[in-house]
Formats: sequence, C-alpha cells, structure tokens
Amino acid sequence: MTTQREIARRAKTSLKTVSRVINRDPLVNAETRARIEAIIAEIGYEPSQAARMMRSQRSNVIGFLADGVATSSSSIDLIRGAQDVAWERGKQMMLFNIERDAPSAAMADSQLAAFRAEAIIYAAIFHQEVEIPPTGVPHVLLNCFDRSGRSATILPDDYRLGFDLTEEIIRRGYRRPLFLNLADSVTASHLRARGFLDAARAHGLDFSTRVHVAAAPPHEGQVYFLEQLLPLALAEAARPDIIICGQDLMAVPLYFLLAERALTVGRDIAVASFDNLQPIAALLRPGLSTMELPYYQMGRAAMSVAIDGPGADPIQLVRGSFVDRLSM
Amino acid sequence: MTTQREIARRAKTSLKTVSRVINRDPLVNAETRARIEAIIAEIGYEPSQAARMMRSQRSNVIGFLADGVATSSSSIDLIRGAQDVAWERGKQMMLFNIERDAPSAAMADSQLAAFRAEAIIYAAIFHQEVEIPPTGVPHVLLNCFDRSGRSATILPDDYRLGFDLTEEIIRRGYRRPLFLNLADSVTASHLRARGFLDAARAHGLDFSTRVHVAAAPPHEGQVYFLEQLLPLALAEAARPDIIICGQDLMAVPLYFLLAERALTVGRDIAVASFDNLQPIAALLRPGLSTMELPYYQMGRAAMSVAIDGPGADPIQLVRGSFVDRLSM
DNA sequence: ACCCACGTTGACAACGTGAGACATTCTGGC
DNA sequence: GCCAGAATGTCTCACGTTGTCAACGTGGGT
Repeated sequence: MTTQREIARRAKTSLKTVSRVINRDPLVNAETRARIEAIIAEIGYEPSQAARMMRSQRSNVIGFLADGVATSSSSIDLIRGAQDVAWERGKQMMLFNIERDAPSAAMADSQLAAFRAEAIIYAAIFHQEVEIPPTGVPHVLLNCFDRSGRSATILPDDYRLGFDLTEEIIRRGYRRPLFLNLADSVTASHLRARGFLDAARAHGLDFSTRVHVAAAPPHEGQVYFLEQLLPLALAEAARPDIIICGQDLMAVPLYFLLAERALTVGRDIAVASFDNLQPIAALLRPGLSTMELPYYQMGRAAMSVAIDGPGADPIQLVRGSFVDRLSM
Repeated sequence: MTTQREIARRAKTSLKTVSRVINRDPLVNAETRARIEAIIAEIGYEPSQAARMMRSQRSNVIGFLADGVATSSSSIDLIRGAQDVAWERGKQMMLFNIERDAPSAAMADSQLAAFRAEAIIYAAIFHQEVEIPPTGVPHVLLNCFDRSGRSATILPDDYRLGFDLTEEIIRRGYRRPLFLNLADSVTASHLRARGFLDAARAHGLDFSTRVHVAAAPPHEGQVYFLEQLLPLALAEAARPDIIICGQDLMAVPLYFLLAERALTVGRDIAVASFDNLQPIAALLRPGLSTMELPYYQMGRAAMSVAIDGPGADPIQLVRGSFVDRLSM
C-alpha cells in the first residue's frame, strides 16, 4: 500500500504538505492542494488507520458486544441503528457475537482492549438485568440494565408499550382481554403487565385476573404453554374478546390453535402482540397488529451515548409505536 | 493505556525482556517470565493493535460486506460462521451492512482500505450473480458469484438441495408434487428446479409440468402468488400429494390457505420446503420438513478461503441436509 | 533599511511495538 | 581458571502519520 511519502515524492512536495491536504488544513495553496488531491485520487490512497491511531492516541473504535444476537432476528435492528450512527460520526464499530461468561466474551474483551476501543456497547437479546464487571472503558447497556442504575442504559419503554397497547384495545371496545405474557424472568413482562393493569385502571376497569405467564424462560427456546392455557380460557363463560401475545412469535401457534377451533382471527376473536417482527407479523393472515419494539432507534441512541457520553439521566427509555394490521 | 515500557518499569527489567515474554521468545528465564506475566495480568495489559499493525505490516483484518443482511434473518448464520473462523485463526472480522452501489458501499470500501484489510468477503442475501469491481485485495464471494468464474466463491449446492429433497419425496411414495418455486431472477430457483427434474428422471418419472413460479422477485418483499396458483392446483383431478415451497416463509401463508380448505398438513397433504429458517420452521404446526441451507458452514468456508486463499477449484459448493419434521 | 505579519512549506520528533546487533553478567562443567 | 551457553540489557531502526516549530519569500508599515 502506498504512503504519504510516496505521494509527496510524486507531487514533488514535502510529506507535511500532503498531510495537510489530507487533514483539510486550510493553510495550503489551492494549486498545490489540487495537484496532490489528483494524485491521491489516481492511486486510490487511504491513510492508514493504524498509523493514525498510534499518532493520535485515539482509536475511533466503538465495541458492540451482542449477547446471543445470533439467535434472534429482531436484535439485528439494534446493530443496524448503532452502525448507522457510528458511520455518521466517523467511528468504526466492531461487532462481536458473544455468549456471556463464555470464552468468546473474554476474547472480545481483549480484542477491544487491543484496539483501544473508546467505548463499549453491551447489547442483550431481551430486556433483562446483567452484571458488568467494571473496566476502564465507558459502557453503554443496551436492552439491559445493571443493579446500580448508574451505568448509561438504553431500554425499551415496556411499561408504555403495555399501557399504550391496552389503551388502544380499550378504545376499540374490547373488555375481556387475555394477556399471554412472557416468562417471569424477562423484565419486560413485569413492566408490560403493570402498564396493562394501569391503563385498565385509568379507564375504571380491573384486568388483574387477566394476565397469565404463557412462555418458558427464553434460554429454553421458544416454548409456549398455549395448549394448556387456551382451552381453559376459551371455555369460560365470558370468552376473551382479544388475546395479547407477549411476542409476535407466540402468535404463530396461537393462530393455528384458534383455526383448529374454527375461530377466525379478526372476526371471532382479536389478537394483538409485541415486537413487529419482520417478516412474520406481516405474513400472518390476517396481519398481526402489534406494538413495535423500537430496536433501530435504541441502537442509534446507544451509539450516540457511547460517543458523546450520557446526558443528565443515565437511563434512557425509548418509546415504541403501534402497528395496525387486521388482527384487531 | 499502559505500554510495555510501563511494564518493564514495574518489573524492574528492560523493555526488551518484556517484548521477549510477549512474543514467546524461549530465551527468557522461567522466573522472570512468570513475574512479567503476573504484572501483565494484574494491570490487564494488551499490546496495541495499532502499533502491531504498523510494525508488522499485517492488519489481521478481514472485511465482511453484507449486502442487505438487515432484511434477512437467515444470513446471520453466514456472519456467525465467518466470525467463528476468524476468531479461531486470530483474525479480526469487520462487518459492514451495505446496500450495493449505495454510498454505504463506498464508505465500507474506504474503511477497509484504511484498515488495510487482507481480504474481503462479499456476502449476498440470496444466491445471485453480482459484479465486483477489481481491487488490490483478494475477494471471496459468498452466496453469490460473478460472470468470470475466477473469483473465489462459496455457494450453496442448490442443485443437490433440489435433487436430494426430490429423492426423499419419491422414496416416501409421493408422485404428484407441486413445486412452488421462487422468482426466476433467483439463481437458486433454476438449480433447484433442475435437481428436481433430474431426480425424477433418475426414477423414471416426469415432473416437468409440476414447477411453477410462486414468488415475486426478492426486492419486492415477500410476495407470493398462492391465492392464484393454489386453487387451480387443488382443483385438478390428480390433486398434488405434496407441495414444495421455495422457502420456509412461503409455508406460513400456505399453511393458512390449506387450513381454510380444511386440508390438514401432514395428513391430507404434505409440505416440504427449503431453508430451515429459525424459529419459523419448528414453530409451524406440524413442524416443517425442509432442506437446510448450510449458511453457517458457508460462512466458515468463506472465512477459511479469505485467510488461506482458494484451493485448486475457486468455486466451492456446500451441501445442505434434510431436516425431518412432521409435515411430510 | 529594518522589522514584522502573513501565507506557505518543510524538517523533525514522537506515538508503541518488534527485531537485529551486540555487550554484559551469571552459571555450571571441565 | 577458562569457556560455553543461558539470560538479560543497551542501542538502534522502522512502520505511517501528524503536531511543533522553524524557515522561506513577499509586502506593508515605520
């Protein structure tokens, strides 16, 4: 690969002048600049990042540790959002798929240390509590949080997600919802359930008997308890008029179970959900109305915080929006 | 961040000895080595990659350009496979989500040039032909190929996928398959169709009237023509005994359409497919029997070629395997 | 004539690492 | 007491880039 020295030789000028052109130093004669730029374009020169890092003592590298991302398609948007902001800000994002406490995590840490990463984003596959050993590098927790509450943290506003969806449901006249929530160990479950109950209370309704856990903890794979729960619920005198799934994936087996019972979604019974998982949510028939989790925006926010540091409040909640299709 | 100089100071030894320890020079007393290693571990020192790159003139960086990965969950396994091999071989993989011919592609190229990437893997979201402008850096085409046929290329063996699935179908006694293939512009379509027809012929059967295009080109989103095709096919005197989907996602609307016609998958009619898309394939009921696309292995192969260079044959076809569930 | 400001350019050092050349000290075997 | 060889140290250079500082010629003010 060529160096600035080579360019200087060709342009019959000094090394430093080439450097000035590259770094947009205005103290360069327009003619000289044009000549040097022409040569740079001609040979397709790019300044060596390695040398720049050495010299400037800045790496412009932000690490992104993706815990278990490989198993979840939704979390790609976390990565996309972060990557987009990194580019806009001239930073280089280094992505690592890790499994927590596994050797891969240690390897990622040393790699990031070797590159002198300026900040590290730690992203979890679902909203949960984690423990991050303290290091010298600023951390941003994405889709997870630690006990102290002092780390910079980006979370989906799951309480609002639950609240807003429930308000929409009530507004449309549903009064007998069945909330098939995710596992207890998922923080989002609690928050959404609280939002669900609070929204009901705000409209003078009591939904406190209407929340059930219908999924195994995430580390056991996608296991739902619909076969047990659904027949009981449908057999009640006051049959549910809408079923709320803890996540879009749950809607797939649910749709089939309802079809087996000759219940048409959107007509005999409504379904709503959380995620807006592509392409599932749009592919189901009828299309699944769902509260979108703002993963892309969260990724953007995390990278912004990683670069600029947190604002006054280290914990930032990101709102999601309702995507209306035909299932309710 | 600390440097080797600081470590030498603490260990009351010379810079050179520290360098010897780090570079595993055997010419160091065991005791001294232990003392220095203890200090390195204590302060968590990692040699600066930037300085190493400068000194050694090797970046150990492999670029991974993922064209449109964001929109496809299956291609994550391409990334995972490549990343795993990179780690095993002590390389650093740099991932870029790009859109071909968009500014993002140009940015990724300059970043990779700036980091002096040793090779670049160019991954496409589906098996297709691409045009790669020549550069000084070795390229590996992953899930795509160029006209010349001289570039190192890793492809799924779609012909075998089609052939093997068809053999399995024939072996189980199905004789009236309906192959709902992907769009014509997808290379995999042709290859699988050829495998399908050849396997039939090898068993003295003629399936040449049984292949139909049932999907719009990929850039138009997931659009299928099942509503038009299916009623016609089911109305025929010799109703199909098995439907082969071009991809697992197509099976989702197909299952619903069959349910509407009171046809139970796996009993009244069988369904098979291509992809083994997680978690869809396992979540459908009954679970979808499908030819798995070997994305993880392809990712591994691509990174191996990127590091070691191609073997005698620049084009490497990776076999997939049949995942049996209950839909056939 | 002298000085200074100004725009432009160049010489040089330094960042952290790794390696070569070579000197020095220490240990053990003869 | 001498030598081989192990262990360690000193010194120097190179990698590519950029900040510091000095130097250049020109022109205006005194």
